[in-house]
Amino acid sequence: MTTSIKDVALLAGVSVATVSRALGNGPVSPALRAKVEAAVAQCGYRPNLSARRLRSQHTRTVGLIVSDICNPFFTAVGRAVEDVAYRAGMRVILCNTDENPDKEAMYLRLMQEERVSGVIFAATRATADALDTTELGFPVVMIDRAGAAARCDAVLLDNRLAAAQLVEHLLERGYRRIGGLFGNTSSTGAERHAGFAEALRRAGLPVAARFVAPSAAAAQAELAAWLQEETAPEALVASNGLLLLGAAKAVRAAGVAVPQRLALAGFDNDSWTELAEPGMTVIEQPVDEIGRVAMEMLLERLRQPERPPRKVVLAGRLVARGSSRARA
Amino acid sequence: MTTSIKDVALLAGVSVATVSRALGNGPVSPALRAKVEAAVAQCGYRPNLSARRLRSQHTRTVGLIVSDICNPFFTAVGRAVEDVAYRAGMRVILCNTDENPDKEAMYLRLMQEERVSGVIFAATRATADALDTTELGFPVVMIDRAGAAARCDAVLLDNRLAAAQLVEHLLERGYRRIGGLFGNTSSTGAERHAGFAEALRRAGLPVAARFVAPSAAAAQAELAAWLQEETAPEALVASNGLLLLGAAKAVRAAGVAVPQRLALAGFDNDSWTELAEPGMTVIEQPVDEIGRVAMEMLLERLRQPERPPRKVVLAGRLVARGSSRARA
DNA sequence: GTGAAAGCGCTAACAA
DNA sequence: TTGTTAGCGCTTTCAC
Repeated sequence: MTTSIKDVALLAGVSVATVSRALGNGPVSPALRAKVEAAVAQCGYRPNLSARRLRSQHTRTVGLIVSDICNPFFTAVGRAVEDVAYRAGMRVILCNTDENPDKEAMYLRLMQEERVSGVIFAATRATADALDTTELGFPVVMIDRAGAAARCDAVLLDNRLAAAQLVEHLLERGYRRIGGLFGNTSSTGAERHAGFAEALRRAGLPVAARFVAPSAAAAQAELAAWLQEETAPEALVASNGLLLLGAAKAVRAAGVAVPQRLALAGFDNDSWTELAEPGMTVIEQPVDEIGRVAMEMLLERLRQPERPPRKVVLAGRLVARGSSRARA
Repeated sequence: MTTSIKDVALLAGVSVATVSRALGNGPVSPALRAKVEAAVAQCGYRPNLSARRLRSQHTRTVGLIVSDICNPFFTAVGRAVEDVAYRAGMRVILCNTDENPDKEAMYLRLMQEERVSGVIFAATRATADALDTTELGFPVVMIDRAGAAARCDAVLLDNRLAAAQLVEHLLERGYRRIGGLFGNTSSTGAERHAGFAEALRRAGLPVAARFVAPSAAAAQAELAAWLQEETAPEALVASNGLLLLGAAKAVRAAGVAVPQRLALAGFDNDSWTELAEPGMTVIEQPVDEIGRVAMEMLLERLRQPERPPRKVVLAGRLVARGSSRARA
């Protein structure tokens, strides 16, 4: 039995309504407010958020649903989201789906049960395409990946452009047989593949792409096998930080010289990419901005529910390092 | 206005009590249970968790309070915690303190307001020493760091031993002027420093240790300066993954040869440590086990509130790599 | 096995 | 400005 607002009221000699108002920012005379504060301090009162949320019908809580909390991209985005949310007096619930559509559905249901104010969602391709966000009962801002038909707010990277940039960079440096490794669950992977393929076609070059599960281990295994084949590429684009990590591990394990026998380039300027030898050429995503803008868009939407949906497309930045050094 | 248990009851032609029982696992006849399920499906009913928690007086929620969600150590621990929690039908709220005692206090208060069942907490040294966990109203399991006087459950690494192991490894490989970089906010840093110092003293060697803010940037700056001094060490121990990362960056920026001019060793087998050139020698922590055991201990404590507090001390594993190759 | 009714702790009308 | 009162949606006695 913890102390409730009633105990505080009794102790302060006022009504519960006055306590409630003093704790929120209702109109209360300074004298009573002081009394209430003293009583609160004396009995160590803590408001019950469940009761408050139930009664007030708003939770001041947003959900952040991502596919992999161990991916530095998402942790960085998460921090930015939390930052903005916190400043706006909102709490954030972090949910991890492992790129599993069942878990996504489960968490979406949970968010409904929590009666969250809104959700920021990095969905798998399957869910992004199928999801009807209007049925959920709360606004959704998609990040990183957006469904083809998604009629909701989103903040995205210009993935096609970024992937094309990577290819053009490799072409400039003299590489021709360029392969690609893409995640098979996200629309991000699909879009990056599209940009990759376009750029190669423009150059009149063949498109050699492979799709793998979005983990370093899967990428490592795939590339290890690929390197054994006759079609092994002389440069490789990996469609996210985890895949690039896997590729780097495969290359290291096979003793392949980078970039002499295989040049490497990918996405996400994770800290290891700078430290690896040679350093990895990557597209850096504006992670902070993605998180910040997503949360701000959600706040906007909460304020104006009828505003037309908006997509914000951010550009990546090419960071050229030794792994794509010009060909001798 | 969302649909409530009343609507379901009306639609199913039963009382709200029956709906509640059917949704939980109370005793309900199969016939009525089927009716209820049909009604739930028909009107898309979702129970309101705030109401449920308020009424039932238990939240099935635990808080996980860590100092830095971007640190791979904590994300890995977090996943393990969530895994066990989820299997036990519990939710976890993740809180990020930035090693800031004010934020820690704030989140602790928030956990009280949420009426969480319990908390898993990686506290700063200041908080770990001062905190009276009996006053909180919920059980706490400390991880990674435990207060000197903390009379509560904890799961820890044997930090002194691990740090000493690192020192002995470096001694064996022929290094003598061994420096150390330790975090200045965590008891972990302090314990690792103790083990480090002991091992050096046993060997009759001087102890050169520096304490820095627990970020890669701080470590990088500190080591960059240190390398300029006459007292620059010939081998360096960094007390966690972030500090080691900073050290590696400083070394890279200064063009210092590893391990010829400076050998490197540290904590946390983060993925980059394997990929860096040379690979980093580290103490690998059993991250999964730390998270799993912590959550299991919390569950135990919830079942038996009066059980005497227990500390579980886990051992680290030395992973030797090129950064501490034997001296020529 | 089922329903009626009480009430968890709080906020928001409405009166005063 | 302050107090009284009525619920928010649910679970849990307590009767039947």
